Amino acid sequence: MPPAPKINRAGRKFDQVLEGARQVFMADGFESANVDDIARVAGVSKATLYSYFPDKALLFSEVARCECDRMAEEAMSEADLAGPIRDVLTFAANKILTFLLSDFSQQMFRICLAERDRFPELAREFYESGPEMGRKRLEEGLALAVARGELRIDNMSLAAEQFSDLAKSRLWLRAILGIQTRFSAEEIAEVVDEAVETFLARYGA
Amino acid sequence: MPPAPKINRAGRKFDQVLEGARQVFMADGFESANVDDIARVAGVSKATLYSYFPDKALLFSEVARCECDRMAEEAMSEADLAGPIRDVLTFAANKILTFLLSDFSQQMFRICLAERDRFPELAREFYESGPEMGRKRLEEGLALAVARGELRIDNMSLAAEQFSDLAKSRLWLRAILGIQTRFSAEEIAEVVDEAVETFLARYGA
DNA sequence: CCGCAACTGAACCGGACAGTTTAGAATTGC
DNA sequence: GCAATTCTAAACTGTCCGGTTCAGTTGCGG
Repeated sequence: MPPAPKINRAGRKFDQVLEGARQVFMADGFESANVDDIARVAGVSKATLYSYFPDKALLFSEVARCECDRMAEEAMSEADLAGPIRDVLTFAANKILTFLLSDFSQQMFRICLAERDRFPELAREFYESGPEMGRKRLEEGLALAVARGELRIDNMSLAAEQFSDLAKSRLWLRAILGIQTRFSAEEIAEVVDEAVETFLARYGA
Repeated sequence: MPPAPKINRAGRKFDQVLEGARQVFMADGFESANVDDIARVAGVSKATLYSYFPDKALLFSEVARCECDRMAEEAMSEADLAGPIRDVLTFAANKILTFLLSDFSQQMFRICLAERDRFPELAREFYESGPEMGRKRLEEGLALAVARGELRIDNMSLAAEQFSDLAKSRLWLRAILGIQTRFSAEEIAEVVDEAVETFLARYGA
């Protein structure tokens, strides 16, 4: 039978290892992360680490899976869908943009992209827990507004994608490439307002 | 005086080396690329390679710089700015999207992002030769249409960014994450048409 | 207080890889 | 056609790092 290399979760310091790995992997990615560093940060010996996880790759996968779950929770977090559609959209655009500019989101994207070929399922998990989850959530909100007669939308899924893309105009690309690291409230408000304006021009009833 | 490590361009096989390096770096990125591979692909001995370039990093920088220049040419390529604005925009959106989905563009983005910390100036060069150059070019076209009275635009630069972002809705993210690798003409046409529609709803005169 | 399982720390192995060296073969220029 | 320059092939060095080993320590249940 195949050896079925698995994770041994029993042991006092399992969580320490996972947390140390999370810190190091999120900071350095898979390739550049050093197992000795992980053990040191986790406050654990290398031998202990390897008694839990058969190799670096599986440790990374486990960490990445957990972080995708965290992201999914964030993406599904409740938003206020009542009130005039303009306010709801402004709030949503703000939330989307703020999240996309956060360190966590940026690091996740960079890591998933860098390890796309080594861990293809990670890229998919990222896509589904992040952008896809967010889009579905957004579609719900849009559907409500359509039902209330505030919006008119034929292609719901594409409309939702257009909205997120508008919401991150200019800033996201600059952030991910490290061109710009701090963003003023004014810059954000400008992009958000213009996104809402453009979206409503097209889909407002 | 500082050692000033420089590139020695004299020698029969300089171009071979550069071309081999281009192929390998564009396929593997900086970290994963192997200097022995580069020498082999270039059809040159390792010693020869190191007689031209002091180290791997400088060879990479040189290749990356050249590729950014290639990208800038593409971004500045002429487009037909005459005719009704809807046709011009449709053509532009098609061009933007097709380019952003190309292997070349995707690899450049992945590499610049992966090496963002090691080569910060590369990310900036990429941004300026690609997205920024494209935006400026697009702004020229939009300005013409505004002058002709076909569009009404306050915030020109943000409008241009919105247009490119709309043009890559849904597909670019799926492509870069490797979720989807082939795109039908229908998928592309749908995104393009909806991008034009949304843009015109907001900015059409 | 004993025994056992988990953990430690440090040394160690082996493979990968950037960069160097050298002895000699091929090209080129004159 | 000869000498200087350029290039080759392959072995070699030093370093980094994933993973293993092992002799010894710690701490907990009985």
